[in-house]
Formats: sequence, structure tokens, C-alpha cells
Amino acid sequence: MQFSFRMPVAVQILLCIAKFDGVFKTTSTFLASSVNINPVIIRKTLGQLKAAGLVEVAAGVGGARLVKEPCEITLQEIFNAVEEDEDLFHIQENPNPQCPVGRNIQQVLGNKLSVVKNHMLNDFAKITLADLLNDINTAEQNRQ
Amino acid sequence: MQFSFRMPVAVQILLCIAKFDGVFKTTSTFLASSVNINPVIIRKTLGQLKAAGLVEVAAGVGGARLVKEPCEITLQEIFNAVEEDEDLFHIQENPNPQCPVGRNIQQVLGNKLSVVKNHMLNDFAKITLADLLNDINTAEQNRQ
DNA sequence: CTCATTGTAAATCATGTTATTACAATGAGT
DNA sequence: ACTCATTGTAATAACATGATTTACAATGAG
Repeated sequence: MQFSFRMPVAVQILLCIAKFDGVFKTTSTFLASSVNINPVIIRKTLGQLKAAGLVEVAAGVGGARLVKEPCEITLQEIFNAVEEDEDLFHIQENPNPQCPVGRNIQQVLGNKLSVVKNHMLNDFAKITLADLLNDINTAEQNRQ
Repeated sequence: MQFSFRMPVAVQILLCIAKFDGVFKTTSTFLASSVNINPVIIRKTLGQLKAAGLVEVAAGVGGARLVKEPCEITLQEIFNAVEEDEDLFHIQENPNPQCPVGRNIQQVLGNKLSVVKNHMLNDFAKITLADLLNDINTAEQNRQ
């Protein structure tokens, strides 16, 4: 069990936009070939990132660009842009109300798990697009 | 996108076993009625918890009991017992190797996310079955 | 006006989770 | 030794969700 493609795809999109800014026009088709995924998914994800105020997309002419600096874009923003705001775990909705465990499990376990999720979001908030861009560049240098 | 039932179900099973120890025989059918889920899933989950050394199950006669004290059983153990050991996020397996972002994304993003996952597991390690049992009991008292 | 591109809907495919049925194996109680 | 409720497990079906694909109207620079 793991989270879907969505956040990693969004990260890769943003990295490409940052990396190829001014070099290539970052159309959905161009981005799709980097991620190796269908262009429609890129366009959908780009729409979510636009709604979150992270990118601008040029309808008609094509291409996308960052609205904020890479050092100002965190993984938390990206995560929130593409994932629903919901609990980390799916807790059974209809436990037995006759059972003292069943009738309290949602609240009790939910409380604990929401703290864990907040920690995770805080971790995400500490990671910026600039960090990742930097790691990419370092990895590229080590290639030679 | 969220994690499945599995861990919450396992937690509820263990809480019931702890709570009803010596009062009721905790068979898969009994536990299934608290969680309101199919008994086969209970048996499967119980098998995973047994393999993890958290419970003993009496084949034939029926019923399960904890092998360790509730204060010694952490959410991390329960999580590991029922979930695969895999990355938090699904990162595209076949990115474009021609693209400097595509050919490094797995390593770069994977590194960052594995740190986050470890934090999450550490958080789980700090939550014990005894904590949850305590919260359940408090909630029950506040009912009256 | 043209044309590459975006935005979006709809249909399909793939995968994973949960539910259900079925039945051999178990083992305490008689 | 027999009984019987129960476990362990396999196999299958039902369902939900994510990802893919096709299609096409809307966009807007040139």
C-alpha cells in the first residue's frame, strides 16, 4: 500500500519546468516524455498546480512557468495541490456501536494518526523544489 | 489517496483481544462483529500478527491472546506486520533516461521521501496499544 | 484565420482491496 | 475415537480507484 503517482509526477513536472525554463517550451507533450506518462495526466496535474498558485499555464500557445521561486515551493504545497485533504488511513466507518472498542476506535486512533500526518506534512514543508533541483544537478555532475 | 483498512483493523483486533481477555473468547467471528468486517479478513490479519510475534491463536479450539503486554506493542510493529515494506510513494519506474530530471528523479526524490517515511515509522513507534486502550477507557468513562 | 496546444469529459483498462464461499486441518471436550 | 466449533487457506467475485486513451471544443499568439 502506497501513495499514487500523483505527487511524484507533480514534482517531476515542476523540476522540468524549472530546469528547462527559457531553453524549451514546456508543453504537456514535452513534460509527458520526461515522465513517460500520458499528456492528459500532465495537463490535469498542471491544472491542479495552477489552482494551487504554483504555475502559470499558457492556454492556446502552450507551455508552463513557475509563479514562485524554486526555493519558495515546498513539497507540502505540491502534496496538498494534488492530494485530497483526508486522513492518512482508512478507518472502518461502521464499527459495532455495541462494542466499547468499536464505538471509540475512530476517534481514538484518528486522533493519534492525525498527529502523525501533521508531522509528515511538516517534513514535506522542509523540502523545497530548490533542494531537489540541487540534488539533480549534483547527480548530473557525478555522472561525468 | 490513503492507506487501506489493514492497519486500523489490526489495531482494533488487538484492542479487542486486550479488552476482552478472560471475559469473552476472542474468535474471528467475535472480532469480526466488533470491526464489522468479514471473519476471513480477521483470520488473515490475525495470521500476520501471529507471524510478527504479537499474538497467539488457538487453532481448533479458537480464540487469540496477546503475547506481549499492551505497553510493549507499538503501532510500528502493527504497521510492519500488516503492510509491505515499500516506499511511501509510487515513483514512476520508467522515466525518460534522456532527460536529466527523468534519469535522477527516482534517486533524488526517493532519498527525501525515505527520510519522511522513517519519521513516520518513528512516530508509530511512540504509540503503544496501552496508550490506545487508555484512550478508549477514558472515552468510555466520559460516556456516562 | 490558422494551428499547435490546453482544458475537459468520457470510456476503457489495469490493479489492488475487500467480500464471500468453500473446505481441509486442528484440537479441546466428551 | 468421535464430535464440532474454529482456524488456516485457497479461489473467486465484487468493487473501488488509479492510470490510459480517445476525442473535441476553447484558447490565443502569429
